[in-house]
Amino acid sequence: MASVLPLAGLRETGQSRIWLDTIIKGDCVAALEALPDHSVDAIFADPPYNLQLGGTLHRPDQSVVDAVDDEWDQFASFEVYDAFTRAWLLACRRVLKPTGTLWVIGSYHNIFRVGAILQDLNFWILNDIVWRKTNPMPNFKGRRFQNAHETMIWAAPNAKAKGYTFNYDAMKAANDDVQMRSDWLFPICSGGERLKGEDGKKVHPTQKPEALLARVIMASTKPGDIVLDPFFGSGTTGAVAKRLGRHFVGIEREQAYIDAASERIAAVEPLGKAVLTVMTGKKAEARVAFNVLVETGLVKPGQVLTDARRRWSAIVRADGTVASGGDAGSIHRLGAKVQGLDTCNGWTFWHFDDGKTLRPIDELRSIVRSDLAKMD
Amino acid sequence: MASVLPLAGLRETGQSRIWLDTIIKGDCVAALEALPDHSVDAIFADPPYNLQLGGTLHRPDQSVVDAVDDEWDQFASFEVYDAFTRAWLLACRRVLKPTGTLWVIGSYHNIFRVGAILQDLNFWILNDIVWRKTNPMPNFKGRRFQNAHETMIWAAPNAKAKGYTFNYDAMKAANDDVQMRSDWLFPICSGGERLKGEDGKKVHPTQKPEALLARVIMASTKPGDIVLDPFFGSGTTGAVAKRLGRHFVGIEREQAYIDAASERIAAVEPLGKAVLTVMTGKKAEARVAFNVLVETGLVKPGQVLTDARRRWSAIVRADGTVASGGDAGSIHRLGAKVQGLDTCNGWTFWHFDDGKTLRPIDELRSIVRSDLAKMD
DNA sequence: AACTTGGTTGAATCAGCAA
DNA sequence: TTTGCTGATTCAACCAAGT
Repeated sequence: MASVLPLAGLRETGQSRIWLDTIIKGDCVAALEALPDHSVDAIFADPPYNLQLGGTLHRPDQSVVDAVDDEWDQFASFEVYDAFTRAWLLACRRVLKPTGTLWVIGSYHNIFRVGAILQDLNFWILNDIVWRKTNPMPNFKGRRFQNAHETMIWAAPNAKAKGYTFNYDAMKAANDDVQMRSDWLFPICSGGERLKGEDGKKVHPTQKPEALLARVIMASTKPGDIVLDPFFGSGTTGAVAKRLGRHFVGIEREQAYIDAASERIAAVEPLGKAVLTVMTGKKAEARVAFNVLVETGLVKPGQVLTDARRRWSAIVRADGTVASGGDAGSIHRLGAKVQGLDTCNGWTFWHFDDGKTLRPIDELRSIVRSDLAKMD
Repeated sequence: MASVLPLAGLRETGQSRIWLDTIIKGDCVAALEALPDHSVDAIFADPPYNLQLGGTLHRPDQSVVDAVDDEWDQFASFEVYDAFTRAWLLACRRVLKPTGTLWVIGSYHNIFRVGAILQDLNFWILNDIVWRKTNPMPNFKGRRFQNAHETMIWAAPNAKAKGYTFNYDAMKAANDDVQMRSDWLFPICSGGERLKGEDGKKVHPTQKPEALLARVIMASTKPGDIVLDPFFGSGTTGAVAKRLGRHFVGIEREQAYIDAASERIAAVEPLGKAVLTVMTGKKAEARVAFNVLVETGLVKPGQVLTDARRRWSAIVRADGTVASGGDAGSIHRLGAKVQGLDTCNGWTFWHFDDGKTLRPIDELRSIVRSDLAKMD
C-alpha cells in the first residue's frame, strides 16, 4: 500500500486499477490525465490557497510567524490562479464518476474564486461547509476578526447529477439524532497527529486534521469506494481513507511529501468491517409492495383501513389496491386522493385496528422485512 | 428621520447631507450615482442571492415551503448576475470613503461570485464571517447537510487601504476578553422582530436579525458615522444604525418595503451615549454530539461500551453510531432498543471502562465541553 | 399563573426508479 | 428523454389554545 507509481502508461491499464492505493508523482493535471474516465467515487482537494502575504509577520512577543510561503503557493495573478483552478477542476471531473462528488477546501484567499469557477463549469454545489477551528491562530495585529474557520465546497459534477452518496442517516445518528449541519467544529492538526521531520519541524505547512477528513469520507463515500486527492501533501486523505476501508489515489509533486505520506499510510491499520458498517435508513431497505401483505395474509381482502384519526376509511381488495367511496388505487394514490393532496405515503397514512389501537400498516411491512432478513 | 427622498439632484447637494437618514427610492446603481464621492463610512449590502429553485418543496408533513421566488431574485444567467454585481460594487466604492469598509452577505448561491468579483475589482478582503444560525430551516429531503449558515465578506475598498475602523477592543471585551472570531452565532429573524403586514404575512422574505447588524455596525463604525445599505429591504440596517447612534442611507426600489422600513425606523429610540460604549453577547452551552468523541479520538471505533452493570454492551462504529446484536443506531436509540424502552439518554446509559471502573460517556463529553467553553 | 400541546415557519439551487 | 409511481423526509423558536 501507498507505493509510488511512475506516471507513464497509467491510463492504458484500464480496469486493472494498479493505481489504487498509490501516490502518483507528478503535476496534478498531467497525472490526472493518466487516470481513466469516471473511475473515482469522491475527490477531496486541498489546492494552494494563493495566500497574498506582505512582509514577515511578528507576534506580540516579536517571534516570527512561520507563514505559508512555499513556492507552490505563489501565483502571479488571479488570472493565473483561475486558469490553474479551471484546469485541475476539469481534469478532476473527467476522472469522477457521474455519481461521485467533489470536495474543495480553502480560505477567503481562494475559495471564492474556486466556487465561482465551479459554478461556471456547471458543477452543482450541494453545500458549503464551514470548518470552525477550536484553536485557530490569533490575529496578532488586532486589525481584523480572528480568522477562525475555513470553507469547504461540496459539489456534484453537474446540475442534473443524481444518485450521489450521502450517508444521511449515519450523519444524523452520529449527531444525536438531528441533521448534521453545515458548520463543523474540529481542532487544527497538532500534537502527535502532526507529521514532523527529523529536525522537529512540521513536514507540511497545511496538514489537515484527520477528524475533518473522516467526516468528509464517512458522509460522502461507502466502504470500498475510491477517494482521489489531487494535492496529496502529507497524505491525510490517504491515511483516513485506508483507516475507514476506502481506497485512495494521491497525486503529489514533491518527493519529500510523498515519502512522509507513504510512511504514514503504511502505519495505518484499517478498521474492521463490522465497525465500518454504515447506518442506513428506510431508503436502503428492501422494497415490499403492499400486495405482499395481502398475499401473506397479514392484511386480508375486505379488511378496513383508516387514517390515524378514523377520518377516512378504505377497504382492501384482493389485488392489493384499496378502495374508498368511488375511488380506488394504490395505498399512496388513495391516501393522497382522500386528503386532497398530490402525494401521500400510504404506509404511514393508513392504519389497521389490532383490537386495541390503530397501528400504521408500515408496522406490518416491518414484519415482512424482518422475515426476509432471516432468509439471507 | 427615515423620510423618503426623490432621486433628482441629490449629488449636487454636495456636503449639505440632506440625504442622511433617508431612504432613496430607486434602482440601486442609479441611486448610488446620485450620492457624492467618498461620503459614507460603511456599507452593508444584502443583494439578491440568485437562488435557482426547482419546483415546490414540501415538508414531511406535506405543507409547502414558502420559497423566495420574488421577481427581484431572478437573473437570466451567472453572466447577468455578475454584471449586476460589478455595477453595484463599483458604484458603492465611489461613494465609500477611503477609510470605509464594505460588508456583503450571501449564501453559497451567490457569495463565491461576489467574493471573486470583489477581488477582481481590487477590493481587499479583510475577513469572511460566518453567520451560524441557531434555528435554520432543516433539509427536508435528507439529501444534503442542513444549510445552517450564511457568509459575509468584509472588505476595504482597495489593497492599500489604511485607517479603516475596527473596534478591536470593544469586540474583544464583548466576547469575554478573547478576540472576536470569524464565526458568529445568532438566531434568524422571527417572532416580534419580524415585520408583518396587516394580513399577518411577513413583509420581506429575507429580513435579517438586528443582532447581526448590531455586531457589524459596532465592529466597523464609530458613533456618528454614516452607514449605507444599497438593498434596504425592510430597513434592518437603518433601524440598528439609528439605535446605535449612527446615520444611515437606504436605497430601495419597492414602495411597500420603503413604507414598512420608514415606519419601523421612526419607532426606534436611539441608545444613550454611555450605553454605546460596550455591548456583550450571551452564550449558549455548547452541544456536543457523540461522533465528536469518535472524531476526536476520545472514543475509538471498535471500542465496547456497556451499561453501568454490564448487562448490555455495544460496539462503537466509525460513523458515530453504535451496534449491538443485530441492532444499530445512535447511542440514544440503541440504548432504548436494548432496554425495550421508547427513549434513553445514551450519554448516561452507556459507560466505558477506564481501566478501573465504568464511567458514563457523559464524562467524556464534559472534557470536550471544557475545551470548547471559550467559544459559542 | 404555570405548564403542556399542537400548529406554523424560516434565503432551499432537496428523490429514485422503471417503463 | 419524459412520465408516472412509490414512498421518504424536519429543527428550533414562537405563538395560541387548552389544562
